[in-house]
Amino acid sequence: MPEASSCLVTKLSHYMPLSDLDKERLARLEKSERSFPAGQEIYQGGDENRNLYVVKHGWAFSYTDLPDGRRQIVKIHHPGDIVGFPDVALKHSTTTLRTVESVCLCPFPKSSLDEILRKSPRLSALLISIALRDHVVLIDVLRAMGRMSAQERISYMLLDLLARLRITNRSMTDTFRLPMTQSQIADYLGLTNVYISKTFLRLEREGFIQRDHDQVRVLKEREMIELTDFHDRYAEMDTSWFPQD
Amino acid sequence: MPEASSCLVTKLSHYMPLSDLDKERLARLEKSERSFPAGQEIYQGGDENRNLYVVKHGWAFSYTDLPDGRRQIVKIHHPGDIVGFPDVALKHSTTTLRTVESVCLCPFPKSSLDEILRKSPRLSALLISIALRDHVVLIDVLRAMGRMSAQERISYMLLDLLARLRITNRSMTDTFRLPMTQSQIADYLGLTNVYISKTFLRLEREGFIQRDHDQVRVLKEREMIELTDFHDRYAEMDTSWFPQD
DNA sequence: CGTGGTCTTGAGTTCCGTCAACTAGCGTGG
DNA sequence: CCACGCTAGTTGACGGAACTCAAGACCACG
Repeated sequence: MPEASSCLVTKLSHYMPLSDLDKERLARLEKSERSFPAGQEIYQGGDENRNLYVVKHGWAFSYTDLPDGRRQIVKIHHPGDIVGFPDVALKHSTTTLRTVESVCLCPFPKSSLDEILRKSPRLSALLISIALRDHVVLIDVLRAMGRMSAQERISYMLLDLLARLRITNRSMTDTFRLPMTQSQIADYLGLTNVYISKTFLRLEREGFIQRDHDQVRVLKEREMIELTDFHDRYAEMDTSWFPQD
Repeated sequence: MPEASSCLVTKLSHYMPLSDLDKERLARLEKSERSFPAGQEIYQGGDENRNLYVVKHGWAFSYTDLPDGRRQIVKIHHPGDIVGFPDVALKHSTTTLRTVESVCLCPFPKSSLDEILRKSPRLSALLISIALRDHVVLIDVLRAMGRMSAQERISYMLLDLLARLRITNRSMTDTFRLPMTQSQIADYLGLTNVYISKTFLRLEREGFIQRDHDQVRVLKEREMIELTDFHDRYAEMDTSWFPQD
């Protein structure tokens, strides 16, 4: 019983037209699904690396802790994302996966990926491109962490979320839901919850954003792009080199 | 006129035995070579993304600048590394490549990579694994930048370099050559040259390291591994899923 | 023997962290 | 329905790690 369209198919279709066969292969990844409540850990760093996951709905994130408890969130996962790709080359997971809110995930074994890699060169090229794109995005995050102030980092994060969410929701303009707590945002940006709070208030006071509960509205997108030298890595990719199946 | 063994072949052989055909394919990547003096830019961020490069000898690094000049070095390249992999999914380069010292590079077109991807599944799996491994390493760097003190960051960097250099130089113990300036190290670790200097002196004073010109000796590797919760991502990879050609 | 780049040193500053108290919202249960 | 407890967010005082600026030392090299 295939749904009208999965988030994964929507997201991938944004970059290239998918054949029915491709869609069928992707649907197989979403065959089984499981729901989890908010704040649940799905797997832990060091666990044997069995499954990957497609996010069906809800937000989640991957993080690592230092032994003394300092935490770094390394990736925020949205519906349509594939979770765990960077770890497939390793025997054990390097990060812990945790839900932000109520989440539905589709686990699938590594071997399903193998099958796609062997049988569908064009779809493989797309999946690899997305993994590489995520690598480039991580480089952008690294730049933000290494060289940007708190205000710039938050601005960068909001712009990045906007760009990502626009891929699956074309009608979205300047407002979106940010279900993460300020402590989680702090762990993502390498700051503290207290300083996140103060910087959000400052951004609001200076007219960059508005907030209402978990809704965020970006008012000065242009200025914030300028401020952070932001580049949208999501809108387009180079598919010109993709093989024809 | 193939050399006895290239760095690239040495590095890849560490993870799986290479067939003569594989070695021949890799040798093709190193067919043409060019030398560059220290401090030279090879390509710039935004340039059209034509070639990849194999590093033959010498160190180089990739970086991005903010418009006001703040710099973040995102990857240090050693002999045997392939430079530019994360960018293949994009039309334009996202980073600038610069030599640390006198360097010899082998440029090769994207299309050579295509050929390997199409014709050699096993070698493809290895190259993809290395790209994913580099992604995991970047996550480690992100954690260091987000959550570690200057002392911990430098320790992490030294351990990472040790682990990487040991792959190609099995006889290496605790001493290696670090040709980067302290300003470059600062741009890599998200600090300033002044603070790098002070922190290096402190590490020396506290008996963690010794320095002599550009030679660094790591004296308390065990403690530094503990301090930074360091994981060697280079020593082994999961090759169990690789296809047999 | 000058010259330019790298490293070191010190004084003063700042951004962000720590700690702790307080407020607001929300679900639970008596 | 209100007391309660819990979590998230805000606020303020204070502290400290890392930055800035500037001067000086130490090379390597022409």
